Amino acid sequence: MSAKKTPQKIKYSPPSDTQKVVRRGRGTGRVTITDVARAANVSPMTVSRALTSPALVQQKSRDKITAVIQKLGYVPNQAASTLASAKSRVIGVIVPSLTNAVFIDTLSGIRDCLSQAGYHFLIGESSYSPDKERELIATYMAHAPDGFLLTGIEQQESLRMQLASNNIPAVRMYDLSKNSNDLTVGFSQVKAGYSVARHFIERGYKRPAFIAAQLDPRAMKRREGFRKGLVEAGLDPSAEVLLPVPSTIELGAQLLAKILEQTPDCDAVFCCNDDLALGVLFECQRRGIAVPTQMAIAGFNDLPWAAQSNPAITTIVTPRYDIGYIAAELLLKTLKGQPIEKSRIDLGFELAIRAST
Amino acid sequence: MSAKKTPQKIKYSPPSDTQKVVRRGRGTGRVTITDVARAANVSPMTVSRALTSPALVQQKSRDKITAVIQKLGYVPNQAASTLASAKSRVIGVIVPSLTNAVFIDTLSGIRDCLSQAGYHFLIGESSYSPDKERELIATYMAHAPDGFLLTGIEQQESLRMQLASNNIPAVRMYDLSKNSNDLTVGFSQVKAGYSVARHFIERGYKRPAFIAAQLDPRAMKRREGFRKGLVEAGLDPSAEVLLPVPSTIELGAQLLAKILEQTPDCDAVFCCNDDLALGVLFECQRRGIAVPTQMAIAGFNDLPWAAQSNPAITTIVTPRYDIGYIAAELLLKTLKGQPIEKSRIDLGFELAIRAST
DNA sequence: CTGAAAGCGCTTACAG
DNA sequence: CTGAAAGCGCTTACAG
Repeated sequence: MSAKKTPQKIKYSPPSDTQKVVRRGRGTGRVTITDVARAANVSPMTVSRALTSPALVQQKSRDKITAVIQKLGYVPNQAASTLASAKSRVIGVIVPSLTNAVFIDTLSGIRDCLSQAGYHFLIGESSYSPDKERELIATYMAHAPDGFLLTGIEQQESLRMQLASNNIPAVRMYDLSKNSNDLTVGFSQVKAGYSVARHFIERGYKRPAFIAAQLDPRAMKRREGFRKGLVEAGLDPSAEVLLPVPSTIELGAQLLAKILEQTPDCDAVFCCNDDLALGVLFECQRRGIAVPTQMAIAGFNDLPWAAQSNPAITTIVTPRYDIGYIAAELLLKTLKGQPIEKSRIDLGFELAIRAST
Repeated sequence: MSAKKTPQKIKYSPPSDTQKVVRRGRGTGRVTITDVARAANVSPMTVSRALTSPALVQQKSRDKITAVIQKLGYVPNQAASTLASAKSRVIGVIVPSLTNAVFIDTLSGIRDCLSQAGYHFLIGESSYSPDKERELIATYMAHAPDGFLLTGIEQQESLRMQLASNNIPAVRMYDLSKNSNDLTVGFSQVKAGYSVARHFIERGYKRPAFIAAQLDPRAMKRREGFRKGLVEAGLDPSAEVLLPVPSTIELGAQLLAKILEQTPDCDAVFCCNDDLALGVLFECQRRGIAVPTQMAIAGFNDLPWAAQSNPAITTIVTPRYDIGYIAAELLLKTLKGQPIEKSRIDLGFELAIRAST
């Protein structure tokens, strides 16, 4: 035993006026499980049990321990717990963007599910870059996460292997995988795009266009479904503008301009998200293009302004919050070793038909 | 030395086809600093130094260690590091809302500053509740954060004491404190409100109103400044609707309706944020109220739609990203024990005058 | 520039 | 239901 040990304990039998915790020697100077044990006249193990599996501890000891914890203001040291148990209670979460309201809702779902189960999370923004995603995952590995929640199903094989070989489960969100080894929670992006095409066709639009920014895999799947719908109905799917830059309202306005140059007889636009759709609407207003009579507009996600603008914007309602919540739930089940009934959870989507089409 | 130690090492001299790391006994089964040390023929201490203070390690050893780390895929165990050094490299960040784009920008600034310095952060959403904020801080304490970044300066004295007695520095964002012991990075909310009033007055509006949701302390300070400006100019500041509910575009539309009932001769509205302002604009469009001739609209924050709507919305441009970045910088300085020149950093704001006024 | 020893504050794995 | 011993994987504080 080191000589430093003794003075460090002074603070737990203070001359009554010594409130302030003083750091000395190693450690944080915080109250430890040993301090609690001593004050409660039990062993540290019993305190540990009282905290993690109270059922194993006698009622009397438990009460005493609870009181002492309260009195001393004991807060368990997560680092020590993680080190000893090899369980971090941390989940790594990677989303493509934090400035996109879509993923914020998903994070809310994740948080609501995980925090009630005592988990914390490290949130990373990949900026839609697979390399950035891999980097983030590598960094998070240092925190020994118990699991990951990732966006999309396009992660490279090497990443997949890395997670598998470290025994770290991952749930992928916003898409559905055909591989039954993957845990995925989302909806069919292809079908969503297809349903917008069907809607345009039923409404009688003759020359629908597609505009997209970012061009992440999910946007490209929406395009695929949209084109399929148009082709099936004998329409020309060639009207489109795709730009690999971040999506904004302002860009929506610019993309409408490009479409009109490229396809002057365009009478409907499917925007890969609601930011673009609002920008298109604003630009139509500036140009005096009547919506929907001269130009129909459909968006994606049902962000707050879609239902409020004039005219309100037709859009695909996506289960953003639920995707997060249910993906987190699925991950927790996996972590607890509970059986998984379905590795692929399709939450579907809805088409909200509004005045813009 | 335990008997379990030996088999656990098998994986580092595998029969060449054994790629997969197997968990056995305690620990995570991951590569440790000791494994690296052994493979590099140095002590664990030297590996540790090579990682944290490379200057103290001979070039030759450093190169060897770097190569081995690469080869074995070593990732330091944060929990062990935190436990041993009593430094977590974690910063607790509390913002009122994650669904508000304002704070997302601030988080980007924080992330850009902290991640380059090797810090991570725990992000909490207080939902504008002081109690929730205190709870979050208590939870985060278990992770032994090196510091906190908080929103607003209204934290209670007990919280202030708790942080102080644990020697955990905090920087407060989005407002400025008169107390020079507080570290604050923001701007004067009162002055921002005042400048909107001045703008309305200069434009000749006679009956400006104020609408607000959430009613957090910063919104109330904007109101205070706005009223001051009106009163100084001899105008009646009584036209206002304040609702303690979350701010949305839809609510903006409803609040305009209330103001028009309450104050039919109202000719200008200052909205405590741009969500409300967009809702007001949409509602004016629906009611056929011409903006700005019949009704002027001013918002707050300059969110993406403010410059894009028709007409574009006059608003206060706030340094959201910089607030995060500079607050994080200030916190890092404090953590490193560097001298602080200014404990109160006023980043100011701008009034962007657009067509809505 | 390098290393052996001890310790950080928990939990695992026993043993009673 | 409870506890003593050992260990998790790092870093501190020395000593050379």
